[in-house]
Amino acid sequence: MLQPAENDTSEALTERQQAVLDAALRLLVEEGDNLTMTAVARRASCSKETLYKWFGDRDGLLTATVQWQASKVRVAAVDREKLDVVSLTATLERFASDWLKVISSDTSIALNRVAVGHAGSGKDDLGAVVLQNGRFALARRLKPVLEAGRQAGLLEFDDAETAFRTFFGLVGRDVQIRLLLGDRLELTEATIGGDARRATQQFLALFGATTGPLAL
Amino acid sequence: MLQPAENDTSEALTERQQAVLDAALRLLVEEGDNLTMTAVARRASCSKETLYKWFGDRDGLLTATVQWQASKVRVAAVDREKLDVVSLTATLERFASDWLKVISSDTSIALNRVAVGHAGSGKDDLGAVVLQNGRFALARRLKPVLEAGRQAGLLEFDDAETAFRTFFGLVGRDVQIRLLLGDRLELTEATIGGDARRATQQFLALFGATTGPLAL
DNA sequence: AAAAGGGCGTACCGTACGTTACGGTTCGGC
DNA sequence: GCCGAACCGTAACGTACGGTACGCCCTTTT
Repeated sequence: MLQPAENDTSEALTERQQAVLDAALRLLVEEGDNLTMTAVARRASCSKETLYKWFGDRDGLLTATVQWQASKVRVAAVDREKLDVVSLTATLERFASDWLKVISSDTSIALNRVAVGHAGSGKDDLGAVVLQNGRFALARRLKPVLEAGRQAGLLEFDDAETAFRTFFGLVGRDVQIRLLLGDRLELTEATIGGDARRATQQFLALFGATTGPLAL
Repeated sequence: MLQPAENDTSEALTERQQAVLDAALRLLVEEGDNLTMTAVARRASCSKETLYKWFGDRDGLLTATVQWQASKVRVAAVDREKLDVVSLTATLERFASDWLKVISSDTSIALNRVAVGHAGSGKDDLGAVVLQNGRFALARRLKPVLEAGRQAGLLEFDDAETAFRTFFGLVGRDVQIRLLLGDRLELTEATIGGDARRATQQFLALFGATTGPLAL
């Protein structure tokens, strides 16, 4: 469940099918898990029969939808940088900021909501999918950066996983759970930027290699 | 939504009613949001009619259940301590450890799952209730400690809220979201203890007042 | 002891929704 | 121009479940 499969979910998805999934996705954001097959069909201007032929059943449609969204988010990996302390800082800030933007987006919230809801009754693997394309994808992309930072003598840690999880915590804090639970919590561009900077500085303060105390 | 109401939800709950809610709670843990009124009635050995008379409707039963659980968790506030660095550390570790135990418990996971699920379609306020008795209750109990630590010159921060949120992030990291999304993730007593210690040390490293670097 | 109320068990009703079936339409290939 | 495939729109089916009604028991009250 950890390292598997760059799931190339976009396997054989016709234009039309993608359009349908987009419609489903929009509806999912608006209606949450209450969306009905009829509603999706109407919104996508397709017949229910087609939905069932393509996606099997409701759960199939849902997982296809979340995988479709996941496939759209796949971000370019960070290119090998020169790796001084300033570029490392910039990279971390960028990660933090991007991540905050993602988890505070309407679609992410909606997707996580249904995934969490379904996670209890093991009918589908929505939870695993979201986890895979969320938290674990982030780790996969960030760890190389951390390792490189350590190689370059800029960072100090024993376990990249632990370091990553600390960074994750410093960035996300209570944001995601609050949003998922319906707390209004406006993250403006500015707030996100500030939080990203703060998290990065805190992370460097904890894991930076003997670089004199950075001003918080 | 922030400071309101020590919700004395236990207002007029007969023994029998509490027993019914306990049954509902157990069922909620097992079945998630799929629980049916019939199932609750059977499990509690009561009639559906009674359920409806007591709790109005399904949502009423659900909110009553989560409030009932919340009322059980209400922990004793920390007693004014002597406030040296070691007692502060101990207190923080205790908070961290307790919190990790809570969020990794079956009932907390189940409750958060339904609350998150319902948070989208604003029929009830499960999300608010959970938030209030989870994240916000923790803040209310921890902030005084932080403030006291600052008064005593042990901690340094501008905003208690910000400091708290950082602590929250350092303790929780990715644990809650992973559990909610169905990730197996066993938190043994030992792991929790270690995490609590690590989080506390990191927090002190970030907010401790000029106390020479604590060994991480 | 009769009456009344609280509560259990069960049967019942209405509806929403997942799933299927069907007739009509468009479109590419012959 | 004809055939079949794919697909749209909609009607129809089956079921699960929220909510209600009713009969019976048991306990308490007078």
